[in-house]
Amino acid sequence: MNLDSIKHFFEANLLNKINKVGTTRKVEAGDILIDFGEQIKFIPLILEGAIKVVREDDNGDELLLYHVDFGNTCAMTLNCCMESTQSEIRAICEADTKLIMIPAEYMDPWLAQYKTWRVFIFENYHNRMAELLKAVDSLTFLNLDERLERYLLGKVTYLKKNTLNITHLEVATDLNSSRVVISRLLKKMERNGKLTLGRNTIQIHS
Amino acid sequence: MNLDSIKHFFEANLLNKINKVGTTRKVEAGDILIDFGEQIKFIPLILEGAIKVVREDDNGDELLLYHVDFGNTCAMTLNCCMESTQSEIRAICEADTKLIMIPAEYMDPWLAQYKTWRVFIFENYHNRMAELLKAVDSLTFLNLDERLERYLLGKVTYLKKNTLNITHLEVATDLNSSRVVISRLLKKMERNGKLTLGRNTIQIHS
DNA sequence: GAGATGGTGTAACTTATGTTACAGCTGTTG
DNA sequence: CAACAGCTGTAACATAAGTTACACCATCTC
Repeated sequence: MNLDSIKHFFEANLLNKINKVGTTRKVEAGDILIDFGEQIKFIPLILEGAIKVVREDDNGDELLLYHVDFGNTCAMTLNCCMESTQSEIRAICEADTKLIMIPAEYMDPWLAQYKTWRVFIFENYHNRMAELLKAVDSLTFLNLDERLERYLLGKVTYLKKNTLNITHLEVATDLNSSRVVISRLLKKMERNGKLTLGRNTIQIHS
Repeated sequence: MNLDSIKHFFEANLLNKINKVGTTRKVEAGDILIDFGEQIKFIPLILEGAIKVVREDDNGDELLLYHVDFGNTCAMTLNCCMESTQSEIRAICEADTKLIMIPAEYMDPWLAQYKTWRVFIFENYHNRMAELLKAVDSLTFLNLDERLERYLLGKVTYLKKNTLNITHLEVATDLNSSRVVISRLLKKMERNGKLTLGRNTIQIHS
């Protein structure tokens, strides 16, 4: 197992243990990594790729909460590991992704033993919390056109390309809006020179 | 210092230490316990009373995020303790409140030493995260009338009284709406027999 | 008691967003 | 090629929420 990409996060001892007890897993773009109500028995640590985390209500309406990428884990799952509760979110891969799965039972003892593990876990909690706060802020203080703009810019930086292969319907779903509304706003942004629309593509001018 | 109310949370050893290094503090209703941008040097543990946590944007618009009560701490501040970052939220007392303030430097060593501390900290993270998720859900999937109803019911359970001493403007601020809109919706709820309105009071029929 | 302050009720209007409906286009499948 | 499914554009309309304006009270202060 090649842990080079994360080796500066953890002390040598811990890295060895991760290597021993962890298993790698590859997940393809579009696959669901974790779904609502699932019991989580592994801490997923992302080595490569990108994952989006979404929330859903009883009617099946969705909202994108945030993205998780390299060197991070999903703090939502951490809770589940400590307290054996069920997942409140769905995690979907947006690019081919490589993960290490660490069995949940190591979570607690490593907290006692390894300072770097504590730092890692708390940094992740902090990051996830900050992302959730950002989501709340957007929903509360921004209009849909601004949320759309942030959403697109977010995708650009996190997928590292200016041309997004995505349909208006997918955007609408992520923002919990409707396709017609999104098409309308995108068209306006195109007229303002912010982007170029094509079938299944949105090219952001940055 | 009387720690009876929290003594079943922690092992005896830890309780002693908390007693030794912690200082009690009383805060009155209406006081601001923590404000935006403040550096937090203490973990506040609530013994008695009730605190609300709000978020603000650049224009000074507010939104109530959640309430914290007995036996809990504010996970937002925990991040700050571990990483010495600044507060992203404002915490306001809603009733006279008694707290123990634990100096931030104990946060990490106690994680290594005490299982009950780890459980406490993670349960708090989990609760705060769940509250934030609930806030996101409300903002995304509910209309203002439903949010208002939940808000009022929340106040009732958490202040433990059916008659709320609150103005429409305060409600509007907490929900990041406008007074006129809230008055309108409250009137509708009164006509539907859900509550009785008075000057500075809202009596919920439960 | 006059005036000031803050809380509530309500009407009229604006705006953002959602909904419905339909047309045209592209690529796929039989 | 015909039929179909999925994507995009646009118009017309509906609704939730915000805004402005004003009247009426209650309470407090001078």
